[in-house]
Amino acid sequence: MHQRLCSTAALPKSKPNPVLLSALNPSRSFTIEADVSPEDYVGSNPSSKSSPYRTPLWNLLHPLLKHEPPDLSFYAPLFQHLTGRNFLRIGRQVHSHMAIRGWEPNGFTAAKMVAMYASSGDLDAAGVLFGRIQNPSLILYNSMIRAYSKYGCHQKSVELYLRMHSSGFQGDNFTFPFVLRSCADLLNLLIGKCVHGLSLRIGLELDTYVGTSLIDMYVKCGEIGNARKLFDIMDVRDVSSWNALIAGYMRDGEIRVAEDLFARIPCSNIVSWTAMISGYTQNGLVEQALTLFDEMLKYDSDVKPNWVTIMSVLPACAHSAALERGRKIHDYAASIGMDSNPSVCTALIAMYAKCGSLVDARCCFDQLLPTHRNLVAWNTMVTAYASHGRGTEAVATFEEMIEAGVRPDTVTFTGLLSGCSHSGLVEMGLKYFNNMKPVFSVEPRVEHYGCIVDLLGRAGRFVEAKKMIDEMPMEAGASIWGALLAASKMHKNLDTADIAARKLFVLEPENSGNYILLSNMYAEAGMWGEVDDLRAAIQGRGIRKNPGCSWIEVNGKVHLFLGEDRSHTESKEIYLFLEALAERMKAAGYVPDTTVVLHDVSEEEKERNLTTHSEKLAVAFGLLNTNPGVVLRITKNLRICGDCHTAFKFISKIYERVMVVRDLNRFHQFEKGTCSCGDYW
DNA sequence: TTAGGGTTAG
Repeated sequence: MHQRLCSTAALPKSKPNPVLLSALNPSRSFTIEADVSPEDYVGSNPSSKSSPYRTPLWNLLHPLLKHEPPDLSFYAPLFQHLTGRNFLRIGRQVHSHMAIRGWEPNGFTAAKMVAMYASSGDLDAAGVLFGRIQNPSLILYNSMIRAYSKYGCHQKSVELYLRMHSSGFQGDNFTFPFVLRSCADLLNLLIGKCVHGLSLRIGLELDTYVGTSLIDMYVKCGEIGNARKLFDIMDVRDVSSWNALIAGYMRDGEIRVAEDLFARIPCSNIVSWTAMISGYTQNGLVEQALTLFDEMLKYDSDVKPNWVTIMSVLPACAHSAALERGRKIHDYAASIGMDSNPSVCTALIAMYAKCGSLVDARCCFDQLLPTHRNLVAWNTMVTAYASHGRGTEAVATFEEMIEAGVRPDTVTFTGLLSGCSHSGLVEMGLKYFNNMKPVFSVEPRVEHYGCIVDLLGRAGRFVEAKKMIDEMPMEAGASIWGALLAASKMHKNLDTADIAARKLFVLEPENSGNYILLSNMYAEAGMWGEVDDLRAAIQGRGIRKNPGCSWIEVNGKVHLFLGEDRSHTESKEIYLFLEALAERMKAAGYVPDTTVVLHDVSEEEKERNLTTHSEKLAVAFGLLNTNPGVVLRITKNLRICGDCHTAFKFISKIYERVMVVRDLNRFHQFEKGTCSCGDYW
């Protein structure tokens, strides 16, 4: 609320200070208005019910209210009380009040002003004022370094630390944690080690805060060994020290060590649990993440999930496409009032999109207040549409975002361009790509070139795609050649496929998918000699085939199927069902596409091979175990095969079912005999 | 003062 405290228009005017006003651009308003509630400066007196209690801030503002002419000494304690974002507006106005009367802050007042602006995140104002101070104290350096570190200006934080050091200050137990956090973010191991050396020299290496910050710095710079050494010699360890190390082991894939530490931690807190959950999620250990989350809810203690925990567990549902689990976590978040948190909301959008429910994703996006729709939220929504092949909606969302005044970044364009690519919006995609730098000041990166190669390749414009690869300013990596290979497969362009695949065999020799893709193309062309050569190469290099698998969630339980899998308890029913299904589909006009089969075997054998693809087993299980009308959501770890794609279109028509298939690259929604990708994939 | 974090192409 706006509370009018005083109209300075009634006060005698003195000459404004144009330097400060122009440098800092504080509000020129003569009226002090605060965004704070009255309780912030007039509270309730605990000992008296009748008279309002004067808080320290109220007492400090009193001269302004009474129009008493203040002198310079009046301002310093006031600035000291106006720390934090809530008071930024009123702080600026008090600054204005002072400047307009021509008061030059002395060193003490200036220091308080720097601290005020720094604490509220107005780093420009803090920086300008700081620069005007002749000999900043260590405390003032700490305030500035902390502000730069806290608000993400890590380079400036480190630079200021170096300046402080060269002016003769060694730093203290407050300096080091801030600067180390910045070193960690910048992955600047060199400065980080210098800080370590310095802290060691002045006996602060094993200080709880400094030690923990050092552990974190080493962890983030990839030196887990050094982090462990420090942890082991620390006499007094904070729960944060344990948490930093746990996160480090999780980051390095040393899951077992992290689990061991987690089991031994004397007093774990919510951060410890969240570090474990997010560690599991980031390592693809979805079941462990969800199990630990459930265990935490049952755990009878003060450890309760907070917004970071919710945000960390949701990607586990997204990863495994466990829609019902995700919905339950959404319900839980809502029950504790956390679903309105913008970051949680963004994680929910991503979860629903990745679990195949674009409707729910959009619903969460719409529930976000317009002022809470930040860059990441917009990016998530654009990407959601893109991955579902809804290019037109991705473009519309992008335009809405621009309209809302949010500046796009590199991720936005990755989503937007891939959306255009999947929907065949070739000219639109090229237009946005060409506008990236001149209109939006975003430098195209390799992933954007990848999208454009994909876009041109899918459209069959191979000459332009190849030209783009030749002319791009960076070396073409596996993603670029991978896009070209996939497009070559789609258009049966064996010459280009050969070029792309040979590059990939060098760039990622272990990736079995490239060999198989080229091999399939040879098989399709009946070039069995080349197929044999490739098979020999795969065997000779000891490359292991990535087995295709599909899974489906039925009644909250995930059922996984490999190709030719007979391990499921309902296998017998599934195979019988598939046999009957093949006949029904054939009667409806389905012709098995045996060209996708690698082996040089009889047609009958090829057909049988097709019938047992993992996605067909999953869909059969789904049809057998759900009621009519239920949407079947299937996920596959590789790209859906061409024959299954055709078969699913028939199944959607015969059984009047909607089926959403998430494959390695995108979503396919099968409905009434067609697929949302328009067979353009 | 330190620790856990949502969006990224083929």
